Amino acid sequence: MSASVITRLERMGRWEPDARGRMVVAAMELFAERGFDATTAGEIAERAGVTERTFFRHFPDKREVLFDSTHAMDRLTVDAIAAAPDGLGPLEVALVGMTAGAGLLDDRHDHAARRATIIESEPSLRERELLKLAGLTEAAADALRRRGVADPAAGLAAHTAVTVFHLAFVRWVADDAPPPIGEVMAGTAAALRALTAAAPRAGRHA
Amino acid sequence: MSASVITRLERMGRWEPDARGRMVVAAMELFAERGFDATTAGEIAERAGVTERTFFRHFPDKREVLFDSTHAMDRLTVDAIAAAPDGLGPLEVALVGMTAGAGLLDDRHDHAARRATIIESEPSLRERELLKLAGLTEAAADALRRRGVADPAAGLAAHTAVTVFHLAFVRWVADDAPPPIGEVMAGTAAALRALTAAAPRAGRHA
DNA sequence: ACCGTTGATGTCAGTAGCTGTCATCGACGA
DNA sequence: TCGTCGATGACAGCTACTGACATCAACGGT
Repeated sequence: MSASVITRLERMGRWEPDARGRMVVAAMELFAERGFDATTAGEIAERAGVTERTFFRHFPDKREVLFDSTHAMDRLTVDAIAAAPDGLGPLEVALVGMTAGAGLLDDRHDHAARRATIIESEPSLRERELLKLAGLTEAAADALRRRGVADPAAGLAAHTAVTVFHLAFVRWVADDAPPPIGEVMAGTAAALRALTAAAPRAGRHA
Repeated sequence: MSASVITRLERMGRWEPDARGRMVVAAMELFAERGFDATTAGEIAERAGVTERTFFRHFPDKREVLFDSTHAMDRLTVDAIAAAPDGLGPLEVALVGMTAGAGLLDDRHDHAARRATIIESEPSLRERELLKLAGLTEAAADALRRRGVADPAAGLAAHTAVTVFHLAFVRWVADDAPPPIGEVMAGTAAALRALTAAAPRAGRHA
């Protein structure tokens, strides 16, 4: 049942390599075929050629198998915030960082779209996605603080940048022939500036 | 084991009334005493004088017992957005609505603080809280659209207002003698405006 | 050539979250 | 008086997840 083209040559240990990657692929397939709830952890493991116990050694829960790649974006975003040029405001820095992180997606629009479809189908998966975005927000805020940005500006800028990413992502992922996600984010950010600039009518109180 | 002051007079059915409320109270107590993970649904039910099955008839899962009151805030926020005066910008309307909804908390700072402590202690509870905030965001965005606000402004304004509430709430709930949460939100909103207004240096592109 | 350690996995038993199904029985309306 | 309804209890069952222990290729030192 399992295609093992690599059986002798690439083998280093007792088992086929990249069990983790196989589980990620198997999970995406099964979730797409039957839905998240109708797929058991044991079935994912079976298709990947391992046992259920091994699945839970690699992923703390069944949902997490869909979020294995989020760490890369977190890291890239934080690094880009640290490396951003001086002279930018906190929000600009946060947006530069998030745009860099989001750039990872440009190569994988198809995969992102399939993944997004699965996530939207199940509230518990949306929940996990929101937790990941919150983690990203906290990481970005910390990176800003390390640049000397004080609170509440750091938290506010991080939240805003992640919101811009989130809303831009939704539009980008639904587009069949999308521009670079950075462009969508730039447009979203511009709309945000227009929003906050509007209507501070008259005095600044009440 | 169960205090039943009301045994004859208020009884309408076969059982003590307000099983739901008793379960909410029992859950908060047990979570505070032993922690969320160390408390089973059966134990909550037992302290409330019902069976585990009844617990899951009232709450779709164990976490939800802590979020039974969020619906009231959603509703108040949406209503306030609908009732906001004309002539305000989308963000102002969203903030007015969120401020009204958040006002529910002013009476219950103590309870909110205890609840927040529990929620912070468990990632799965933070996760659920984020989902509730996302639901609130969507409800607010819909209310704005019903007022004629177009996208992406509606989504952006709703997200921003909820973010302001969220960050203000964290500060408010940690304060021992807090001002009305609306004041904290106003300060947070002002900081946000300062952030987005800053540094659109020179031209408006790249 | 031998051997102890290490790391990823398999095996198995157990807990707890959650669900479907059917029985019970007070309230309520005809 | 009776039939329906609504909230609950009782019970069986599945799946997510965990702890404990065994296995065995690779690897490094002797």
